[in-house]
Amino acid sequence: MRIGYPCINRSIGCSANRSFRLKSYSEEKLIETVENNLDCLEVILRDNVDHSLLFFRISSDLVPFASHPVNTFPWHTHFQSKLRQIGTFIRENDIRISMHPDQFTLINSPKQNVHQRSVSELQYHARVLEAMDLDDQAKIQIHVGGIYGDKNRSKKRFVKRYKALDPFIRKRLVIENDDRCYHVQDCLDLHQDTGVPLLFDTFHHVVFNGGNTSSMAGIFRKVRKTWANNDGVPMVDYSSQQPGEKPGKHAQTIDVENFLATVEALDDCDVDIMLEIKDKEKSARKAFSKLQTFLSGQKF
DNA sequence: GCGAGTCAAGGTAGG
DNA sequence: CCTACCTTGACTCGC
Repeated sequence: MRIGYPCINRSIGCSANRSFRLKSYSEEKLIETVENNLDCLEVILRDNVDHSLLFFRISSDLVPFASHPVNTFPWHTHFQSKLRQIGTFIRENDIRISMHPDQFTLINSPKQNVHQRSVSELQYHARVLEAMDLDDQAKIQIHVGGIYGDKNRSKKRFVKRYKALDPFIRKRLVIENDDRCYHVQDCLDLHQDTGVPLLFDTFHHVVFNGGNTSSMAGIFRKVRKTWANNDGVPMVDYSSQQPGEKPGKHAQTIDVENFLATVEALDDCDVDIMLEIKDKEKSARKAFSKLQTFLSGQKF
């Protein structure tokens, strides 16, 4: 089981998701920013390895405006050797990688231009992982999309759009249950029709489950089967409720008891867990250490 | 140097 | 048809 956190490390003062305003776009600025982001990505990954954190989500800002028409720079060839070097480090240390395009990536949108831009965005993400020479276990996670007034039609449109994707994208794509539109059962339905693996978000599931009252263990037994051998062990996103805030608000720092209870509920299945907790690597390090104690205690 | 406003992109809910 | 809200960090500008 690997433990990880998304995109940002708050303690080493190096950021792999620097960007800039579209208005101030220039090729020089792009090159300088990507150089910084790649250097920092490597620094962060080394720091993670030093702390036994072997799961990491690479920021979508790695290459700013990568799928925007303003950016015609051939970044994946220009930075080829650096990208490959980072990929080698990732493979040598057995690090699991994910990426998560943001809310604007909606392959089931009825609007042709939204759909088209989403595919370009997915292509960018797939290219990054490909340039690092990572295998199919490096995943790109998205939500199913909008409902557009008719959930069944929108699910059907997802299936159709998924099947039309380039295999180069499809082999890495996984869908994540969200906290307001598409719950785990919806995602399992879509898996039936497409074979797409389901990335289980435990916190989204607590917030929005469509009235599904089965235990987390029962649900996860179904979820894990959506991951084929070449997909690697299932990825799971974990968070907990920030006390005193609106339901669905991610915690500022880890709730260790809740974390261990969730791990237990996943029913001993080997998974890679990403902590979507605000203080990032701080909680991830704590999770790793508590988990070591917890697991060694369980064996006796 | 600091605080406030703003940022490529979409969607849902409520009126 | 319209507006408010979702949600996040950091860029950018005005003071």
